[in-house]
Amino acid sequence: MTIDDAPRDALRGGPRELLRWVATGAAVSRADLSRLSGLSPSTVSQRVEALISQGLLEEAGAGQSRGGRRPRQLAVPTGGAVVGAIDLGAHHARVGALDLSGRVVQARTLPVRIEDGPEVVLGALLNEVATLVDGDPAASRGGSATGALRGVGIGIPGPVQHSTGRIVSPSRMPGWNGFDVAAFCAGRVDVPVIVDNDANLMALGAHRTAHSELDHAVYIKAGTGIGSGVISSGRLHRGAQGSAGDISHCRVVADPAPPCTCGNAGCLEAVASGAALVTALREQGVPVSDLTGVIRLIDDGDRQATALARQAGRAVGEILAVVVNFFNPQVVAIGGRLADCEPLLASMRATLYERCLPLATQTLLIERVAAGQDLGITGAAHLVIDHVVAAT
Amino acid sequence: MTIDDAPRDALRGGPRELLRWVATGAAVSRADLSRLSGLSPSTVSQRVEALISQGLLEEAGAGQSRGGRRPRQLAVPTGGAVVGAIDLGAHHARVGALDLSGRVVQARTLPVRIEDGPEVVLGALLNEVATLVDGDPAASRGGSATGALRGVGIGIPGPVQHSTGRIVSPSRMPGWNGFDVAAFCAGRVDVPVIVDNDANLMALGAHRTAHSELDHAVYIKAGTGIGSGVISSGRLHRGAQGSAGDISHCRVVADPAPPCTCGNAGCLEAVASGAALVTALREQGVPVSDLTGVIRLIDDGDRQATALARQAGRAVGEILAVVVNFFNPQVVAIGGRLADCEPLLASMRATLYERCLPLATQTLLIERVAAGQDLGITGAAHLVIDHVVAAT
DNA sequence: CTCACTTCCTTCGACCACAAAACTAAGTCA
DNA sequence: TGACTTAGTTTTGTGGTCGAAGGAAGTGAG
Repeated sequence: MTIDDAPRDALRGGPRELLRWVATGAAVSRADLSRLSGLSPSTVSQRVEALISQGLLEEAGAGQSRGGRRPRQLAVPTGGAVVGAIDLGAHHARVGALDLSGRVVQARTLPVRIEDGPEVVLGALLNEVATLVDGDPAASRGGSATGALRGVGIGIPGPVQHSTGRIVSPSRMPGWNGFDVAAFCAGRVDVPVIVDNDANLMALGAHRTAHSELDHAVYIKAGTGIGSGVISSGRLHRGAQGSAGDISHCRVVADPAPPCTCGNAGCLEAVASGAALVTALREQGVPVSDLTGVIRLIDDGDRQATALARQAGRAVGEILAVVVNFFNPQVVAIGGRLADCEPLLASMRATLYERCLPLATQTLLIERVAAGQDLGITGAAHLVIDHVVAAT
Repeated sequence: MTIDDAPRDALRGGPRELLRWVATGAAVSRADLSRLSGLSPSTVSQRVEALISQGLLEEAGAGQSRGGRRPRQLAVPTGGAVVGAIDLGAHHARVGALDLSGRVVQARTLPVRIEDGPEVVLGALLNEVATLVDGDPAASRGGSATGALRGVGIGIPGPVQHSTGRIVSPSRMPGWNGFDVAAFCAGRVDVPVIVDNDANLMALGAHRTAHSELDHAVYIKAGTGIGSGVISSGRLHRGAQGSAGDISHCRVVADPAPPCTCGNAGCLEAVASGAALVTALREQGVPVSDLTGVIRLIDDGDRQATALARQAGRAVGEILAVVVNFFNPQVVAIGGRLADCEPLLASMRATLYERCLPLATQTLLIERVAAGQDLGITGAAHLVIDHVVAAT
């Protein structure tokens, strides 16, 4: 199944935006929507009716009067798990069932062995999605169209051609190169499947959740690997090949320059990723087994680990400085498991302020993304919802 | 005068695009426009009529039959110099009068002393624009609305807030900080004045001229200073503060790191700009007076100059590699006076291929922009034309 | 030369999205 | 109780677009 790019009308008054305003609580009534969207009350009424008839919206009693007739409250059918989402990581996958507002209804984290290959991994995860969606009492309750699965969104920790759903030369996923995720999944579920890069999904999730009013944003995902997602003019920027945001192999100054899995040395990923921190600590004789251990050491104030985290932060900041000068976003936010690592964040910030054009950092927000663990599946759900609403 | 951002409908079938198709020769008849735009013939007819009645388009006799009725050819009123443009540089300004197709009717290069301040410099250039526009015989010929000046576009070699037309903390333009170019010009001419950064204008000009079918593009302007312009989804990306593309103060590895006018050391501008090359050569005892001299030395194969050019190319490539990984454009093109410098271009290319994700460079075009000298005023004219057509 | 066919372009009727205005509904407050 | 306020619907109108039909102007085969 081929999914075309995010439609243009996603902005300014389209059905998607109405839905989102209700979902986020920005609007509660038709009158609110009319004020927010600038559309006339009649048009809003009409659209709302259409959305209700498709089960994408519902009425929820009367609200508080503001001096006149009480508004008839609107709500996105909640509790009904209708979107499946998979956020695949290097060692774990976050799997979730979400409702039409993009809220997580059920979710769990599963261990994953990427090296088992796409069929095995994705097969198991799709099963888990089905279980989660079915397991939601609200969904099985009605049995109506409202509670039915509408689509599945999948995030992949590597380069993905979003338009076709195919994976292209992933450096950390042996055996997955060229695999057509969308086609594989289309054979297992009879709803649209949308595939994208994990950092893109985190970016979309974070943007929709926290920064939907900002036009230009950059989100860094720093976990086992390191990547980023870009929002330009309110839309996900995927670039020519769909590889936009892939800064993992940008070179940074590091002495000595550690070798990278890509064959080069001094890549950002080889200096600042979770995997790199683990490797570096081990080489210094510190017995850590995984990223969790590294983070614990840093939190405990371990000297070696902290120094490495600082170096990682500087490396990220160095690359990000170029990105900020070039792209001039309103916000740079960092997510992933390393986002909670204070020394890293602090030196990233310092480097950014030191190396960027004052004009570019003048009003720039540098943040940690909130609610990290579910942003990937949230973004995936948003992609699916956008697609579903567009298809009506 | 405040000019709002480039309207969204610039793409896909808007009047602007019809006009552009005719201007570029992609379409010659209404039937062509219908095929290209996907609009129905009736709609095209209607729009074309509107454009003709505004003098933005005209009929130009009958074309060749393709087996049936001959098309009634369309053309943008040519020869009528109706848009003024100023591309201000560090030492010179390119001033032009262009027609509605964006073609240069008259243009000349004037020496400029930035340090005389904005009133003096802009006043003189505006006078020159008036002379050039009036001096066009076709314009004075008719005296009709068709030949009247419709607007002026101005490019500034420093950060500009496009929306207000105000200059913000330019590093190379003492005395211009905070100057409101648009307001100043509005007092001198009674047509819309649009102000933007010079690199943005070059980017727009180059994109419209050579790459209009590409969605994502990056254009480097390497002259006395160094900057870039970004096209995202077919539109100029200006970023949050309008400073997008300003890569001049990104740090690059250089030993020794030369000091920059901004107070830091090792900035791209301090290594790879024309001004930097002049300074560096002088410090090595080579008696060059300006950039022209440097370019001559490089063309002559001077060892020191060539080495510096290579270093500059590597520096540009280094920054550009991050940009390409991050933004994943379809094309990177270099313009400005240093673009013709082979050693620079070659080492930039090499660095780019070495440091970028293979996926990102796989289909990436790396080019020299064509017709360099007039791209700035061309871009300025396009901005004006877009604004004029939108305002109808 | 005639007639079928092609291409180009316009006219006309229909539709759709949206808006403005009028109206109903349901509340507040003096 | 009546004036006023807010919410939402219905009605009607308008502008943009399309499709079908048709007129205009050509080509080419018989």
